Amino acid sequence: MTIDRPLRADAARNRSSLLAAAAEEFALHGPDASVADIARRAGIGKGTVFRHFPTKDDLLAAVVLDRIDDLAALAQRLTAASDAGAALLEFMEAAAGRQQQLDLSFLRESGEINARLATAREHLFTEIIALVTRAQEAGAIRTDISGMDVILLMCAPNHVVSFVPNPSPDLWRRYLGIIFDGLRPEGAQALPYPAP
Amino acid sequence: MTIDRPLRADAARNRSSLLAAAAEEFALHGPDASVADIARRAGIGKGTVFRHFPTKDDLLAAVVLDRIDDLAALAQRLTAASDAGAALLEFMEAAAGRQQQLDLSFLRESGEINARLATAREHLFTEIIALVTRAQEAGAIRTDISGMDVILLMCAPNHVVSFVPNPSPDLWRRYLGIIFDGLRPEGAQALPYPAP
DNA sequence: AGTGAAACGGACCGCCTGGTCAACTTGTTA
DNA sequence: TAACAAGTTGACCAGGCGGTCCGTTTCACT
Repeated sequence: MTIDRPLRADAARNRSSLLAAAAEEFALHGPDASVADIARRAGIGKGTVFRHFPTKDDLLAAVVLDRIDDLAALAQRLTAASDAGAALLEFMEAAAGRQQQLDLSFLRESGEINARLATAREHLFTEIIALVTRAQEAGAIRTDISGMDVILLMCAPNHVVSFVPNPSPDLWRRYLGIIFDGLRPEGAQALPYPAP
Repeated sequence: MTIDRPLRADAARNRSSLLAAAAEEFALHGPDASVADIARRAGIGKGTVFRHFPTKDDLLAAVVLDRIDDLAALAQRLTAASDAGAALLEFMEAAAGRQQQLDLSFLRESGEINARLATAREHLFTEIIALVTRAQEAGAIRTDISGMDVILLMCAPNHVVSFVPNPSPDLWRRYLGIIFDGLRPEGAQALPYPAP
C-alpha cells in the first residue's frame, strides 16, 4: 500500500545514524533505554525519531530485525559445515556474542508488534532447527533436545553473566560451554519435562 | 542505636500484609512493580508503605532477604544428605522453584543497598559452596566448576522459561535438567574461560 | 474515659517517560 | 532560482513514578 519513494538524502543519513545509536543504547540499557538518549546519541531531535518510527517499539523491532536476519544468514551458512556438532556450537557462540551487544529478547510477544519481525523470527527458527537436527544425526547432540530448547538456551549465558559485577567480556563463553556440555549425549539423564 | 520497641498491633498487621503483597507484586512484575500497586494489593495507603520502608529498594530488600534466609537454611540442611550430588540438584530445584515466585536478582549490586542483605547473601554463598564441594568429592559434579558457577546457573532456568509465551509452571525443570547434566563429569569438555 | 503518641492515608511534589505538533529548515525538481 | 514537499526540531502534553507531608484516626496506657 505504501509507495516507498526514496528517502531524501538527509533523512537517509539520519535514519542510519538513528539505527546505530539505538543499537548502542539498547545494548547498554536494554529495552528501557530512553528515546531522548537515543536521539541525543544520534545527534538528532527527538521528534525526528518518531518521524522515522511511529513508536519506540517499532524502533526496537527494527534494530532487532537486523540481528535476526544476521543470525539467520549465519545459521544457513553453517548448515553446510562438515562437523554438524561444531557448527551448532559455533552458532550458539555467535548468538551469545551478538546478544552481548543487544539484549535479543526477540522471542517474547507471540502477539504481533511487527509482522515483518514475526516472519524473520520464524525463518531463524527453522534454520536453527535444521542445525540441531543435523547435529543430532551426527551424534553430537542428545536426541531428546528440540530446536526450541537450543533457541531458549542460547540466550542464557549472557543473562547469567549479567549478574556478576564487573564481568569479563568473554565470561559468557564459560557458561555456554557448560550448557553445551549439557546438550551432549554423554552422561545425559532423562529430562523431567517435555519440550515446549 | 534504634531501640526496637514492639510494633503497635495495627502496624504489625499492616507490615505483614505489606510484605506479602510486595512479594506477590514483585513476583508478577519484577523489581519494577509500582509501590502504588503494592499498597493497593495490601489494602493500605501508599504513605504507610514508606513509613515501614523508607525506600522502595528497602522493601524489595526485605522481601528478598526472606527468600535468601530460606534458601540458606535449606542448603545447610542438605549438606548433611547422604547423596551429595542429589542434594545439590535438590537445592538447585528449590532455588529455581523459589525464583519462580520472585525474581531473585539478589546477586546484583556488589555495592551496598543493605548491609543485612549483604551478609545474608554471603552466608548463602558459603553454604552453596559447601554443597558444591561435597558433590565434587562424591564425583557427582565435574571439578572445574566453582560455587559461583552454580549460584549463577541456578538462576538461568526461570529466565529461559520466561521467553516462552504461556510457559507450563514446571517447564523450568527441563532446563535445569539440561544445565545440571552440563555439570556432570561425563562428557565434560574443558571450559573456555575461568570462573569469575 | 481521657490523653498523647504512634500509625495511617491520600493529596501533593518533582521528575522522567513516550509521544505530539506547529513553526521552521532543507533537499529536490523543473 | 523559485517553490513546494519532505524533513527537522524542541517546546509541550498527559500519565506514571518514587517519595513527602500533614490532617486524621487508632491504639495503648493510666
